[in-house]
Amino acid sequence: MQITKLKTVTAEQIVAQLSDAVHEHRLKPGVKLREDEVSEVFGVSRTIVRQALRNMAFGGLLTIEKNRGASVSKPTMKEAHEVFQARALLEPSTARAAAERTTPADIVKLQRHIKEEHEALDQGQLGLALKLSGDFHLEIARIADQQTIEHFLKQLISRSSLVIALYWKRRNAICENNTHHTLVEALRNNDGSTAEDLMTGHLLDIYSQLDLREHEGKPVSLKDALRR
Amino acid sequence: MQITKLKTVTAEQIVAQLSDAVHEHRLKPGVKLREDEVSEVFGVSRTIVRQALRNMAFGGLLTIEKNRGASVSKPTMKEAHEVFQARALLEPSTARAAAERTTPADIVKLQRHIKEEHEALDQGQLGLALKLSGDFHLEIARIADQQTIEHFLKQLISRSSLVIALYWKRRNAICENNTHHTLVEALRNNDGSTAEDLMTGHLLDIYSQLDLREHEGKPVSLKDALRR
DNA sequence: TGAGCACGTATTGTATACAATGTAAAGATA
DNA sequence: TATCTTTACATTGTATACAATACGTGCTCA
Repeated sequence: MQITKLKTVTAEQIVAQLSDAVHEHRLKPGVKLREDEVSEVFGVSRTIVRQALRNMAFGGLLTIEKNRGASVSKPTMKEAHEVFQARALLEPSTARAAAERTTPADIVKLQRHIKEEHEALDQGQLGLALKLSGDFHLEIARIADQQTIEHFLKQLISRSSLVIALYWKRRNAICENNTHHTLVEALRNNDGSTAEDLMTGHLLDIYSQLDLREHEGKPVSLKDALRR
Repeated sequence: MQITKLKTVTAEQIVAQLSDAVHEHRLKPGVKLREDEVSEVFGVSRTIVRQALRNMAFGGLLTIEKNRGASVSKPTMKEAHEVFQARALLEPSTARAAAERTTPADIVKLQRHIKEEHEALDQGQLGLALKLSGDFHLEIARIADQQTIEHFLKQLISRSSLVIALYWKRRNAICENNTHHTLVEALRNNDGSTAEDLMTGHLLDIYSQLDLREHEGKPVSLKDALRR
């Protein structure tokens, strides 16, 4: 017999749902998340919500300021550079390692990923496509059987999503990602070198599509700007 | 130790003190940390303690099991490998970057670090020496002005400390680290290539001093072991 | 008019009470 | 005696009450 347990929502579930929302750009950088607002939405006490928010803050997705609450992080340009520099160090080697262990089952999984990604793009769901693209990268770390790096990568990809939300050059241009496709081919052939090179190029590709030039004027306040 | 209770102890302070204790091997892998025990020691409520413990768990220093509390993590051999593989990806490039930005003030700081490390060793404070050695590596990431990587490295070095506590081959043999010294020289000369190579070698050195061979017998229970 | 101040409200921070769960010791049964 | 229950206790999980802090609004005074 099935007792409907009406299980209470856990902090992890809140983290997952909020994270997805950020990844898909439904929650944009700077948006504030009040605790009792969130707790009302999920039907739990603030205690649980606070756990969830703090966990997300640790991963860099949210920023918590003392006595001022949590909001979706707004990475600076410097942070944006750092995120992609770190990815450039971690992901190519990981792709190489993955290539040496890829199984046919993995290939199926990756191709399903790509398919969903394209479907999302076709339906104009840019946010969803972006999230799926991030998951693709994570999947490669999983194939490489590197949990530690996967853990870091999860954070870096989260932040990449924020960076893209803030600094993406041409929002309307659809990024046609056949790089992911060629990467899968390299993995299928257990060709580590090619996989590594493709990943390096892929990251540079994304990086180059960001507008990370320093703006001329410093971020002065309006008042300062009007002062002569 | 300051008993004067001017300001109430914050979660961050608890994290710092407990982390130091783990780094210095005063708290060994497997040790359990009960919430009200900790809260009594620091004179705050369990609320704060729980924040601290959860933060540390996120960094990998503690492991929290649902309904069973927090204990100092016991990395498996696989995790140990992963930690040093990740460090091998991040630290050499970071050392190179650091070399290109090192200032005389940085050199002074690094040399003071080394001096303290040697003093600790001379006084037989192996744990303290180990912690200082970790701080040395972090300092290099700071010089490289890479906060993101520094953040990850902090976690990796924490876990390295646990790995060393568990898998260090010869506990009594003092590791004479003039590698740190030669590294500082490379930094002083702004010689990125050498710094990178030295760091690679240094990490391999540490790695090779770990006993990470797979044990023959599986971890069977005592009961199973005695059964014929 | 505008800057500064005071106060009320909104929001987060912390402690504590109670519920849920796990653990270990004592008792029961074969 | 060995195994399984029962039961009491220790510990963690969650909700809530209250304290501390930040924010906005209206006021005063120059």
